[in-house]
Amino acid sequence: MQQKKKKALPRKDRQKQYHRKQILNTALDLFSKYGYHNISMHKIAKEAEFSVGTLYNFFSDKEDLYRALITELALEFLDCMKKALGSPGDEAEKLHTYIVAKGRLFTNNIPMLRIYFSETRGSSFDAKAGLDKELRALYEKGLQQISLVFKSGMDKGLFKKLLEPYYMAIVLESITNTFLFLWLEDPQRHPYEKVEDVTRLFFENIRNHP
Amino acid sequence: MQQKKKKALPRKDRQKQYHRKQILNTALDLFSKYGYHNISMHKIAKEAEFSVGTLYNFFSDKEDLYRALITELALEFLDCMKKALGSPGDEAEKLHTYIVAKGRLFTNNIPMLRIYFSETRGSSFDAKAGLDKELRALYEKGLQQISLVFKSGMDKGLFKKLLEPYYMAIVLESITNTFLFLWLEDPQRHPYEKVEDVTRLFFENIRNHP
Amino acid sequence: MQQKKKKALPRKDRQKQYHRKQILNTALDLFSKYGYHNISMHKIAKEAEFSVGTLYNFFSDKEDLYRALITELALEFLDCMKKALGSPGDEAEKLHTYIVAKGRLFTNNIPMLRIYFSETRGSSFDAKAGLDKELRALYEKGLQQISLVFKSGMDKGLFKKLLEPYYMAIVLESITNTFLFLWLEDPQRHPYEKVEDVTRLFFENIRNHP
Amino acid sequence: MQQKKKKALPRKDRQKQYHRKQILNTALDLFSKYGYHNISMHKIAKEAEFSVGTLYNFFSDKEDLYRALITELALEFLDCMKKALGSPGDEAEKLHTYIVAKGRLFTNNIPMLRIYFSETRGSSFDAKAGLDKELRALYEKGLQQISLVFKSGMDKGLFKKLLEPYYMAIVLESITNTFLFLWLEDPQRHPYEKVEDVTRLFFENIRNHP
DNA sequence: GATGAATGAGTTTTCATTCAT
DNA sequence: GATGAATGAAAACTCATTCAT
Repeated sequence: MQQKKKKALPRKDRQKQYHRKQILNTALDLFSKYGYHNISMHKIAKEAEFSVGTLYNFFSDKEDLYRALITELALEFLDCMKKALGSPGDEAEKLHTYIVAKGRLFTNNIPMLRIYFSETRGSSFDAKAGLDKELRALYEKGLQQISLVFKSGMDKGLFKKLLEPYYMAIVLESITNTFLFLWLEDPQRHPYEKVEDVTRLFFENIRNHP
Repeated sequence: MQQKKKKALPRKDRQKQYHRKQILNTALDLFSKYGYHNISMHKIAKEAEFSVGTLYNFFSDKEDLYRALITELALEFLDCMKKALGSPGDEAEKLHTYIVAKGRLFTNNIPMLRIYFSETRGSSFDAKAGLDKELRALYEKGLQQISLVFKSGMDKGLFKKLLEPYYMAIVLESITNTFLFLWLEDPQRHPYEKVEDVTRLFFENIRNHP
Repeated sequence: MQQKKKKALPRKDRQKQYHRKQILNTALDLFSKYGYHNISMHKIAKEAEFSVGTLYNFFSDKEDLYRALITELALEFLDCMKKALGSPGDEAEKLHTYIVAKGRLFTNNIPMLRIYFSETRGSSFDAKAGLDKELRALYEKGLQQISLVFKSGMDKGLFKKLLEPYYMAIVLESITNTFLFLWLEDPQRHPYEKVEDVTRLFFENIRNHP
Repeated sequence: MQQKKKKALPRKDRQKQYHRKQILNTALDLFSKYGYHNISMHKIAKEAEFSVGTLYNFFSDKEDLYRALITELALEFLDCMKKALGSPGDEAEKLHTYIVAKGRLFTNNIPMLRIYFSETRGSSFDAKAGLDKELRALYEKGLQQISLVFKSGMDKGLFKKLLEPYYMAIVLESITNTFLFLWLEDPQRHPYEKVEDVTRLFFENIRNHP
C-alpha cells in the first residue's frame, strides 16, 4: 500500500511538474519575445496547449506566473555563479571562470538574457508587488559573493586595494552586462569574447605584480 | 499695427506650445513612475488638467505622445553631451566634464533618468514603430562623439591604445550608467560622485605618463 | 443712403450665400462619396476651407447641414420634373421628356444621384428628425404630378385604364430608378439609354391604338 | 457510453450555436430598426442579454457580426428563390410562384426586408471590406437564375423576345421590390398583393398568345 | 482536474459641439 | 463674423479572471 502511494503520487506529481515546466517555458519564450504586457494568458495557454483554466490551476494570476518564471531564472543564474566562483584556482581564476560561465549561460539562452535585462535594468515598473525587492535581494546576494572573492584576493595581496570589493564587483558586473547587451543586439559585430579584452585590462590593472 | 499682428499670433502659439509642454511634463512624470503600459491617456489628461480630446489634438495617439516625449529627452541629453565634449581643455578634461555634466543632468531630473534606463537598456519590446531604431541611432551618434574624443586623445599620445576608441566609449558609458543606476536606487548609499573613484582609475590606467 | 444699404447688405448677403453654397457643395461631395457617418464636421470644414465654427454659424448642427443639403437637392429634382412635365406635347411626350430630363439631371450629377438613392431607397434610419417625412412628402408630391399626367392621358383616351394613375407613376419611377442604378454601378455595361427600350414597351402596352 | 459522448459534446456545441443565433437575431432586430451606425456593440449585448466580451468571442469585430448577419440573410433569400424557381409548372408559373414566395418571405420578416433594402439599394458606403462585392455577386447569381427562366420561356416560345432575359429579370425584380417597399411604408394602403395587378399586365404583355 | 464560455471593467480613440479671443 | 483649441460623452475592443460542466 505504501509502495503504491509512493509510486502513485509521485507519478502524478512528476506529470504535474512537467506541465508546470511546459507552461513556464512557453511563458519565457513569449514574454521574452514580446514583453509582459503584450502577452495574454490566452496566448500562453494556446501556445502551451492548455486551457486558460489550467494555467490558473498552476498559478494564482498572471503576475504569479511571471514571478515564478523570474524567480526560477534568477536561481538558475545564482547557481551558475556559485559554481563558477567555487571553482578551483586563485581569485583571479575564479572570476575568470565566472565571466566565461555567465557568457555561456546567457548566450545559450537568449530568452533568459532578455528577461534578465528587462528586469535588472530599466527601473522596473509594474510594481509586480515586491518582485522587484525579491530580485534585488537575490542580485545583491550575488554581488556579495563576487565581492567576497575580490576581498579574499585583496587580503591575500593578489589584488590592489583600489576600491572597496563591492564596487569591484559592481564594475565587473557592469562590464560583463554591457558586453552581453552588445552581443544581444548584434552578435556578429560584438562577439561576447570581446569582453576578455576589457576584463584582461581590468585585471592587469588591479593585480599586484611582484 | 504690424507689432500687434506680430505679437497677436505668437501669443496663441506660445500658449499652445505651453500646453503641449505641460502635457509632456505630466506624461514624463507618470510614465517614469509607472511605465508606459500602466498609464492611460485618461490619467495623463486628468493629471495635466486637460481633457482626453486635447491630448489627441496635440498627439495623434498614445504612441505618438510617448515618442515625442522620448525624442525631446534624447535630444536634450545629446545637447548636454555635445556641450560638455566641446568644452575647453585636453581630451581627459573634456571627458571629465562630460561625466560631471551627465551626472548633473540626470540627478537633477530623475524622471528623465528613469526613462533613459527603461529605453536604453531592457530589450525594448513594444516596437513602438521604429522608435527603437531612432533612439539607437541617436545613442550611437552620442557614442561616436565620445569615441572621437578618445581617438583624438590617442592620436595625440595622451591615451594608450589599449582598445578601439568605440569600446573605450562603451566602457565609459557603462560605468557612468552603472553609478547613475546605483544612485537612483539608493542615493544615500551610492552618491553619484563615487563614479569619480572609478573613472580616475580608468583614466590613470589608459593615460600615457611621460 | 438707401442705395448704400441696398447695395451694402446684398453684397454681404451674396457673399454669405456663396459661402453657404460652397459648404453645401463640399458636403454633397463628401457625403455622397463616403456617407453621412463617415464624414466629420472637421473634414467638411477643412475641405471647404472654413473653420468648424463657421460651419456652425451657417447650420445649427450636422443634421441641419445635411437636411439643408438634401432639401435643396430634392427641390432641384422636383423643379426639373415640373419643367419636363410642363413641356409641350401630349401626355406620352411629356412623360418621355421627363424620363430623358431625369436621366440627364442625374447622370450629370453623380453625387446627387448617390444621395438620391441613399435617401429614397434603403429604409432610411438615422431618424434625421423627420427629414424622412419631409422628403417622403416631397416625393409623394412628385408622384402626384406624374399621376396627373397619366390621369389626363387616360381621360383623353390616350392611355388604357389598366391601373390607377398612381401605380402607373410608381411603375414608371421604379423603372427609371432601376436603370439609373444599373448605370451608376457600371455605366459601360448599362448605358442609361437602355431605359428607352423598356419604357417604349411600357408605353406601347398602355397606349390606345385607334 | 458512446451515446453519452455523442450527446455530451454536441450539447455544448448546440448551446453555443443557439447563443450565436440569439445574438444575430438581436442584431438583426436592432440594425434593421436603427441602422448599423446607430447601434453599438453594448446595445446589442444588453438587448441579447450577453456581455460585450461574449459578442467578441463569437465575432471578431462589429463588422464581422454584421457580415455574418447579412450573409445568412442573403443565403436564406437565395434559397427561397431557388426553391420557388424550381417548382413544377411552366416558366410563367415558376415566376409567379417566386413572386408570391418572395412576398411571403419578406412580409413575414420585416427586419430582413429592411436590411435587404438598405443593402441592395442605397449606394452602400462603409466599404464593409468587400461585403458589398460579395453581396452583389450573390444578388447577381439570383438575377441569373431568374434570367434563365425567362430565357427558357423564350426558347420554348412561351415569352416574346422583347428584351434580353437579363433585363426581364431586372424589371421583374424592380417591380416586386417597389411593391415590397410600398407595403413596408404603409401596409394598409399598399397590400403586397397589388403586385399581382402589375405583374399580370407584365406577363400578358410578354406572353405569346397562340 | 481540465475546460473554455462568459464576464465587465478598463483602455484607446473619435467627433459633434462650444466659446473665448 | 471667423477661428480653432478645448471638451467629454460615447464608441469599439481587450483581456485577466471565474465557474458550471
